Amino acid sequence: MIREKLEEYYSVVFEKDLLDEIAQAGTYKKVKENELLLDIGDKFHQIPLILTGAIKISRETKKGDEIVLYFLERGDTCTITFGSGLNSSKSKVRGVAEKDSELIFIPVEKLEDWMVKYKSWRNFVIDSYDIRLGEMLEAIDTLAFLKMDQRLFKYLTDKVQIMRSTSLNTTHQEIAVDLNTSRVVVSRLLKQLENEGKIKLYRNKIEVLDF
Amino acid sequence: MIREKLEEYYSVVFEKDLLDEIAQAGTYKKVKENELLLDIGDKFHQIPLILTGAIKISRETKKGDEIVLYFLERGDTCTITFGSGLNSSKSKVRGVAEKDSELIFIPVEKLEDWMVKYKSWRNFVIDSYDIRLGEMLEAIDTLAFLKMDQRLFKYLTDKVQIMRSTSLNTTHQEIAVDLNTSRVVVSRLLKQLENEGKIKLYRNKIEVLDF
DNA sequence: TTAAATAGGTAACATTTGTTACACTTTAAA
DNA sequence: TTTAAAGTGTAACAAATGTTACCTATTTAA
Repeated sequence: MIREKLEEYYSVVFEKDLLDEIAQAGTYKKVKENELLLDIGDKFHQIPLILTGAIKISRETKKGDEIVLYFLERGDTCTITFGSGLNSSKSKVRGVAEKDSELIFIPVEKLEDWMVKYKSWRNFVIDSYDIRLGEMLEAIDTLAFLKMDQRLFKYLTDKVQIMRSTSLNTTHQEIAVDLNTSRVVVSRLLKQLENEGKIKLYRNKIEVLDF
Repeated sequence: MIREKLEEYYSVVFEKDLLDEIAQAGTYKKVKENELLLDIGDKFHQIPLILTGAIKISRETKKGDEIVLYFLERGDTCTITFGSGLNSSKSKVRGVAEKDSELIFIPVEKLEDWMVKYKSWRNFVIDSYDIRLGEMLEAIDTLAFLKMDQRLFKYLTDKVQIMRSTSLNTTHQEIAVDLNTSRVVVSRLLKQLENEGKIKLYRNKIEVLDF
């Protein structure tokens, strides 16, 4: 069953032998919306490959301040640390299912083996890091250069892409947490976006019109 | 000569055979303070290993807004993209020598070879990515959670570490560019830090007292 | 079915950050 | 040596963001 799922989503990425090994060593798992996959400080013994769904990656300080970094989708891998040698292999980010998702978990011991054996795995690992770094840079740009109204609109349009729907079921409070601001500020700016004709507001729901 | 330098700085990190290969394939280079090593959008055919000195890594938008991400030191590698396969291998960041530095440049073709051949190289690459991601996360935390006065003080203390000196030769204008704010704001907050007894201000110079 | 909790709207105000303007001093260039 | 440029200090004001308070509507739980 894992083998079929892998065939469906990763046959372009990995060579046949590697697909077999992943199917053999990996564990298939379904997770529900809002399920916590990985918290900050957790040691992970397995790394996830995403088959379907979406994972929200966020960062939190000891004080409880929080901010969303980016979303992961099919073809992405969730971890940010493969933890070779020196590394403590503790997660520096949190991953929560943004919608119901399917994953395959791979034991970390395999990662190093496959690096030697499979060129496609080496590429996948390096590409994953590069993509992750790119997303972090985008997060940095957003924080450093955008005003809150632009950050808010970017958040909404990003979420439309990830959720594959222009209708987002979310509250102002949730958005405020994700952007590390206050509910009042979010409500204010959302109303402004609505007046500009970019979105339409409902209770527990936002329609994104212009994206 | 390269071999000796490598021996001095990297003998703990790399196995002997790999040191030989690096010495053989690499090019030694000295760069002066403020020299541009790598600009955004540049394709790079070589990646640098830092022997001595410090490199300032920053990000700039098309509009010219700029922000410093972190500093690199001995033992670090400067690149953020090894560019395997799909990747365009164009730099997403800028690297400028923060002081006179010594580097060894390695042709990118070797990176993949050594990934297969040397465990210490695999560890180095993965560790480099992890460290880079860690630094990006720190940059994100700084931007997301700190006020400008705290960001400014962090910038100063970070720079004290990197420069190995509590006396920084810099202008308010330079700092303003690095933090993507205005000179007036920097002057205001620096004066405030001086009044709190944390720093002492001179023309073209800042003494950091409390770090 | 009533009470409590959640979601959202908005005003008033505080704080932080950004902008403009101008003064003064020091350094570099003509 | 005079002039110009660069570096810094500071006031006054503008804009963006954060906070408190209170209102209404809707949903959930007792």
